[in-house]
Amino acid sequence: MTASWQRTHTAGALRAAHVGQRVTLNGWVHARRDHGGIYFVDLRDRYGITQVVLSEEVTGELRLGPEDVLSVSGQVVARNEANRNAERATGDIELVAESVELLSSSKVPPFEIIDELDTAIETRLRHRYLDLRRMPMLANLEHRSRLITGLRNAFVGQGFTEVETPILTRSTPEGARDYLVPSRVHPGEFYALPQSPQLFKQILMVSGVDKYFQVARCFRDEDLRADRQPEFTQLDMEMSFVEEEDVFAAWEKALGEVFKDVVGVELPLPFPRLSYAEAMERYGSDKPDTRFAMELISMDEWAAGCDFKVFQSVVAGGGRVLGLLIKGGAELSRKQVTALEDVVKTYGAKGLAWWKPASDAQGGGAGPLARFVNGQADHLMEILDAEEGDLAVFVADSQSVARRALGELRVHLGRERGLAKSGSWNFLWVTRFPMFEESAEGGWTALHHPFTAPEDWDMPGDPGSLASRAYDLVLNGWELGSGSIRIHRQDVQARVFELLGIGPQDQQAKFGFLLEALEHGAPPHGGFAVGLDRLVAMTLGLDNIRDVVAFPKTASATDLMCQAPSPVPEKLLREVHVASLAPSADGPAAESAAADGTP
RNA sequence: GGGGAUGUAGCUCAAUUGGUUUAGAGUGCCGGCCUGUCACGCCGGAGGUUGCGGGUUCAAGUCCCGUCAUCCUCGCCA
Repeated sequence: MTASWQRTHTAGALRAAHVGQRVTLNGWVHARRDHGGIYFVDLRDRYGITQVVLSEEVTGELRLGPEDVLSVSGQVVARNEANRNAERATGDIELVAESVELLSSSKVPPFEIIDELDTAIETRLRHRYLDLRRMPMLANLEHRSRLITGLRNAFVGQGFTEVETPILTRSTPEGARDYLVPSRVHPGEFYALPQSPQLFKQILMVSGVDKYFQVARCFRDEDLRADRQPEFTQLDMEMSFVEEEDVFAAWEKALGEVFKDVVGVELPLPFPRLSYAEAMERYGSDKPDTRFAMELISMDEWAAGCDFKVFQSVVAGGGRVLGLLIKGGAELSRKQVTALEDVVKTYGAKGLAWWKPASDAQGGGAGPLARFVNGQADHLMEILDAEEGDLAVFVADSQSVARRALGELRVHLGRERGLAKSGSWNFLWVTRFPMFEESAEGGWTALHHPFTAPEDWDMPGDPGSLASRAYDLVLNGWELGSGSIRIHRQDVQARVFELLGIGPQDQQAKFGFLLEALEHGAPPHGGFAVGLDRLVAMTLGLDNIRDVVAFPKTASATDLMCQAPSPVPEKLLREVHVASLAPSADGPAAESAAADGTP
């Protein structure tokens, strides 16, 4: 049986065609307009807003407040020409109420449930249920659902099988800090929440699943950013008997379909490929925003022989002098240039040299570098492809600092000067990442992870110059995902562990289960994972993934709505054999008291 | 762990150089009036630990120190 209050239509459904029908709508009181003898209520639900007309006979003693939940029954009536609301989809009609039932009353909300809200994020998060009730937020959630469904269908359509992997798993070394879960049954032992399903999906390949995917929640106990939450969602996949191009093709097909169906954009396929080495040299970044040019310019050759001692010595010392040409940048004030210098200093550069170019005939330009130009202005302008009215900026430092600093400055300028075309979707595969990077302790660490295949199975020469078969997918300067072809050969895996300084015992202790699996007939395999929060945010034009996560955490990893994390009763800690080292609510004395063994 | 920004009414903000009253405005809320509004209008009203704790001063929303929270960010994030 249908309850008397149950809706026949949603608040966004009624049109002129419904005129004359008796309907029931359910929803929230969005706005009230009391005109004495006539009373208007805008009734809102996820689908839209419908104007309800109430008379005193219908409302009686009922006083309606904002966000009260109503069921309204009555007749759909056409509005006359003067009373139509062209702004609203339901604006041609209104519901003349014959009965109203208050299903639930609401306290006055701490902020209005409107589309354009400028309330502090803190307040929105504290009352997230109200924030999410706003149309744009509901639309974000819906978009997210449609996009994930689209990807699911796309991978299923390509013969992939969705498999769930454990949330309670074991801690693995390297990578991000793990979230730990103490074991009640095994005193002193802990589960870890997965940073990704990496090892499980490789084992699924050994199992013969052949094509796996999963919408996987991942957990990393690291500090947050606008594009980083401690728990996030990946579309994770892995394939057997494949090489890079097979993985790329699977994703290009899936993303092509989803962008067409959900975003309404026809992506040009295939996506361009760019090697890591080229990305770093041209853009100073492994996730270049290729919506605009302004590439880094190598000044090494000129700098080595120039009169500016700082440049000379950096090049002589094995560093780089890199430049960036800001078209029309000569208009920038000294203050604005200083602001650019602050940007590069953030990333470790010591300073930003600059030059406003002019030909030798015109006096050789201006700026602190001008006095070192000495009749080479024409030559420099050629290297820089500069003309009068431009601004050239330079960083001289180690290659990594110079690249990073100017790479970030490039992105900064791209944003500030509006160089990136909005509405363009520059997907890019960045390939051939280095196999290893030098660790702080002087050894090697895996740049991707230790199961990434080297480009050459024999791994000749210097570990630092080895290329791997790891790749990233970049969209408009955001790293959307990464993956690799994995090592399926035991001898190669052993060699990689050796280079990483992980001895046989450690290998067994930490990854024994994977290594054993790899010894039982592992197919060549590789895979990829895309950060869905970022993808959803980007396709909505948002620069913070908070707005596409229903219940996000703050920068200090707290949930302002449910107040997580929280202390737990001593009893619960005892059950899982855990004692806290944190100063207790009783004050810091408690810690030393506990250490003393006194109660 | 470091840097920067912010914190005043439910919400968004103002309050000059430390000194004009009872810390204001808009909006929301409450009450009254109004039969065609849809950002309704008009009249009236309630609403404040200036994040918190110290300090300087005759006097602190304003200056100093500490602390907390939120945002951005460096480090971190295989």
